[in-house]
Amino acid sequence: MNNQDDALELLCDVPETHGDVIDSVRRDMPEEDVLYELADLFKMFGDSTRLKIMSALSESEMCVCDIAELLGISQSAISHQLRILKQSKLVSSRREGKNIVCFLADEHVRSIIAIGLSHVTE
Amino acid sequence: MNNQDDALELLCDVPETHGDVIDSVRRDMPEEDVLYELADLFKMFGDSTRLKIMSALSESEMCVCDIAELLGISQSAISHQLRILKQSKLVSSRREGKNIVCFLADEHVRSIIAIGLSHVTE
DNA sequence: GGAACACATGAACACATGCTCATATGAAAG
DNA sequence: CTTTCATATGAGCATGTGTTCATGTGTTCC
Repeated sequence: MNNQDDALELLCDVPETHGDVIDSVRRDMPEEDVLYELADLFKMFGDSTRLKIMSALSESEMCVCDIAELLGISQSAISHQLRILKQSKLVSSRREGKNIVCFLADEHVRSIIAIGLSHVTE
Repeated sequence: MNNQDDALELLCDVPETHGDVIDSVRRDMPEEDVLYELADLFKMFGDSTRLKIMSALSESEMCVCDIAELLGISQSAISHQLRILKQSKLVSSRREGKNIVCFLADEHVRSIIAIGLSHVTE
């Protein structure tokens, strides 16, 4: 197919053409549906407002107005993002008197944030 | 501050008002700059094209045209996304004859994808 | 040097996304 | 039952983002 392949075959004893590599990777990769789901999951962590909310809820459950005050973001904006996080099953809430107390609905949230943090903070 | 707090204090021996919870969470949360960085990191994994590229490169280094063929996405689109991934230091590349061979530049990429996968696939 | 291939890049466009503002809902207190 | 506090929601808007199309750059091979 091209010289690189020939060189590789001789050099590394890897008798694969480009087509073979493609086929091999295709077999080993996750299903496309799974990757779309996965992208949607990471999308939740890719917005700073949502990430801040989840990061805060990692420390303690909190009602909506406290989240808004803590983060210095309007109540409406928080509410909109909480709606999305609930739809994704990452956050849940319960009513407690006048307040809606929010909390993480999934233990994975903490570990995903943690592994990301370990990367960012070197 | 309100009745819930009083109930909590009596019930759980947690003498915290809403304000105290906010202060406590604020102390324990990561710095805001870090959270913005972290959101930017997750943003890279939040687009299906970029995620597919990284997932493919998790299996094997590949040249641009093979990535495009594997994923069934135009060479131009792949190239644009690769540019972004390189800027974020998640992917690197070297020239090899006519081809540009791309590979993961960061071991964290695999672990981030893996932990996300473990969540998506239950 | 020129043709052919591999990749990069810029402009344009369509679409998604997150916020604000105004308003609705819903529980609780008087 | 009306007011008040806490939260939700819809419309509108501004901005961001990803793709395509056309073209530029760089490398190999003749």
